[in-house]
Amino acid sequence: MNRRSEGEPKPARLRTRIREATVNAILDAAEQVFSDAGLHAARMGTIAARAGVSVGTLYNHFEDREALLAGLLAARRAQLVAKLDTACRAAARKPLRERLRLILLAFLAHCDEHRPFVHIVLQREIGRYQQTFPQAWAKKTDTMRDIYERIEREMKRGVQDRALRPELADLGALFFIGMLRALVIRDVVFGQGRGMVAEADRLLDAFFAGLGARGASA
Amino acid sequence: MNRRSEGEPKPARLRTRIREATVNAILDAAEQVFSDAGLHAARMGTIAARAGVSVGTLYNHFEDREALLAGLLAARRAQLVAKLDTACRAAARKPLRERLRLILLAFLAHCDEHRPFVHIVLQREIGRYQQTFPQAWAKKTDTMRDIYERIEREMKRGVQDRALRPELADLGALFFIGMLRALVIRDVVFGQGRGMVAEADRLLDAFFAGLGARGASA
Amino acid sequence: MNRRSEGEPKPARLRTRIREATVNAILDAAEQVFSDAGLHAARMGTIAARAGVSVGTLYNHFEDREALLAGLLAARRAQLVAKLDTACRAAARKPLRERLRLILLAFLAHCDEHRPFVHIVLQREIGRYQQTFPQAWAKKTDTMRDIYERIEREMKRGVQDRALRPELADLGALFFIGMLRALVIRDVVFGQGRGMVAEADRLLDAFFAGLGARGASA
Amino acid sequence: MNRRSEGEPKPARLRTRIREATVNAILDAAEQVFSDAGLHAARMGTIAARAGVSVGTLYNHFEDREALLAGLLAARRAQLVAKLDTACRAAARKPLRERLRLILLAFLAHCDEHRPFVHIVLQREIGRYQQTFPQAWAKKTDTMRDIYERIEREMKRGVQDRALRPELADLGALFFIGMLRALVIRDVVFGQGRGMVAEADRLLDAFFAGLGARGASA
DNA sequence: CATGAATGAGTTTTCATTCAT
DNA sequence: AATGAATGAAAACTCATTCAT
Repeated sequence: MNRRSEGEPKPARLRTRIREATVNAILDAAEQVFSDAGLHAARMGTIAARAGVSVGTLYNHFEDREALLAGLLAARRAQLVAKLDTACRAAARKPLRERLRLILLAFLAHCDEHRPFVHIVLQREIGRYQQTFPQAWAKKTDTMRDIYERIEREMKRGVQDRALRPELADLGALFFIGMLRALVIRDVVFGQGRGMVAEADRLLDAFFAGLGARGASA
Repeated sequence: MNRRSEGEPKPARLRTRIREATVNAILDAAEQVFSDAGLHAARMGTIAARAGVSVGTLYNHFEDREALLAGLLAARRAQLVAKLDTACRAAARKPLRERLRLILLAFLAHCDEHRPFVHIVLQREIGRYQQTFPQAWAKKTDTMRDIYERIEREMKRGVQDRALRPELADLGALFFIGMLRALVIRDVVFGQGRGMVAEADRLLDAFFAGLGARGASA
Repeated sequence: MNRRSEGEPKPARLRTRIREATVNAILDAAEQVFSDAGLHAARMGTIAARAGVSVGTLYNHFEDREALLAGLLAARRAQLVAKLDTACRAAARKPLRERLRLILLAFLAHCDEHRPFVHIVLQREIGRYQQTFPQAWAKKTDTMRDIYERIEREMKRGVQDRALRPELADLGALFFIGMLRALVIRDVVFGQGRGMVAEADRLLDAFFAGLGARGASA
Repeated sequence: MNRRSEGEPKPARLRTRIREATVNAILDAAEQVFSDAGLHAARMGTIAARAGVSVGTLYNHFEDREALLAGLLAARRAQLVAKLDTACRAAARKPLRERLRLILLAFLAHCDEHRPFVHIVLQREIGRYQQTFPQAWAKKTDTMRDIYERIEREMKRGVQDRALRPELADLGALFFIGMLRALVIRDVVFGQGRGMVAEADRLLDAFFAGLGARGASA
């Protein structure tokens, strides 16, 4: 049926496919282990075992432990960034609240699918990687920064659109992400509160209108 | 030969005072080192050196590394909890916003004084200590939990007082702490935005009234 | 089915030639890498890369790393020994000094062409291969031994010819090679003193007449 | 008898003495193992075992493997250099041959006592340490260089004293050391020819007067 | 035969903890 | 109690060798 008459690109492609499969197995294992054991406690041996390969194979594909983590984050981050940018484009002409809503939903959907990845990202945000190599870190592709920048951009447009109170505008992205992170931590770290997506609208409501009762002290 | 009849309590007290001085030096050193180097990278030898004692002395006062960290957190937490409870009592009869404001100020003041301690607390919040021993952790004294519980208590009273929108009330403490943490992380981890205390009223404003412009889409 | 009756020897020869070309490429690469990186630090992967083949190919032609090194030394040694023996035969009926001169020139010429090989030989002379397997080493083809034996043979004839002082005769080969090695090390290891061939006559002069001034203390 | 009335310097001195004993045990073990197993094959674990300590202790006293080797060479070299300089001073006003004789005897005596050390030095002379870091090596204290410089200095004085043939003078130190090394290698590496000291005068004779018979072809 | 990814034993190094002084 | 050298289990990483394609 399949005679492979022209040329012999098969073996090369086969090798490539096997190679990619191995890399993916390693990344999946690394994601689980880095999340479960923590950024520092994760052992190369554990990752290899979970991926079903030997330690040597890890080093055939990644320079060292650091490079494995970086490779993992880069791969997962690319997926997230793509989703976020799709959401941003789709929302381009809508009002701020709608724009934030779409970004929010894109992010929360990603969190639901990739809890371990989000957990790793949260650990890195506060961990010691930053202070140790501040300059390297500043340039390093950082997932939290990706998100922050996209939110911040929308907030700035929101100020122009007069959708935000100008006197608090500089805190907009900070508080929005703070509230978002609270939701995520509750879900990812503590495992409670299933269904972050359901909370998206309540978050937006709280962000725009506040939690104070209408006729109250505020 | 050496009767020391009525002078006896003296040396005992002196001993005690020396002992306490040593423990304090160790705790101060541990606070700096755990914060600077990170929860995992902090070395017992570094702590001993910074405290001006030998490693052996560390083990004379604390069972092991874990116990030193626990002791450090317990000591600092006690100070914080005392301040928070004082603030709560002082605010007992005031409206929600005022109560939150006093707690907030107490907490931010503590942050200003004990940045390293807060940094450690933030690291632990997401780190792997929890999952490793979930049941032990549930009971373990946890600073974030202390704060959360106090805020949550005020929020519940706020619902009764009709100071909060009931449909978002369950998210009150979560979002309040999320916004607070955003401020703290910006300050402690990134070192920018000096003067968290100054932001307290803007946080309250954002929390109660939201960041949406008055006549806007919201 | 496929008779190839009289064409048979052709492909076999072609195969042989390709095979030899591959082996030569491997040996050349091995010579460079063993010399540049050192006997222990030389990596199979580096050799394969420099030879333009894969590691697997190395193992198709040599049992293991040790066998590759042995094969390399055997091949290069054979060339050297052939030259030395040619020189010995050509010099057979000449006086000692002339005989040594021809051997010397043959050796130095080889050094100029195969510096990396000589470097490897020098490393092995002092390295630990000997003590590790003393009996295996004694039988093992050893280049230094080849040279020593040929020099020693000439020295013995020199004693019979009364060309050497009998009371120092037993040290003749040892000192001759010692002086030669000093020249070679300066050249091969330190890269200075280009043109060992030019030094041949001065070496012979020093060896036979000594470096002491004529009327001096000696 | 020994009441130790004034002060308490004892414990400090005791610690210091134990510390030194440990370092010496480590250096002795390292000397044997580096010599027996070779510069590259020597294992930290083997050294620790031979010294009767744990691997960790090795690292309490030396930064890493490289530093241990450097420390060993520095310690042993200091002893040798002291002996050589004593010999040089003692010989200062004597003729060249006598000066060389004293240096030679000092060196050969050291070789007899510290065969493993000399073996290590010989390995390093040709090994890959030089090419890898040529500039670092040039400055690095190198035992061969120490010896070479002292011999070279005497040879230069020998030229002024007209004790050496001027046309070969530039090769004096080189050939002298070449002959010396031949003796040493025979003794240290091959274990034959006990008693290098006995050969000192024959070496000098060969060096100054050559090995050629008086009325012969030379 | 050539290929090159997978293997895993073996090596260096770290660091919390112990304990004799 | 304080000291600080000794300990050794544990981790990252290397690289000669194998073998399915």
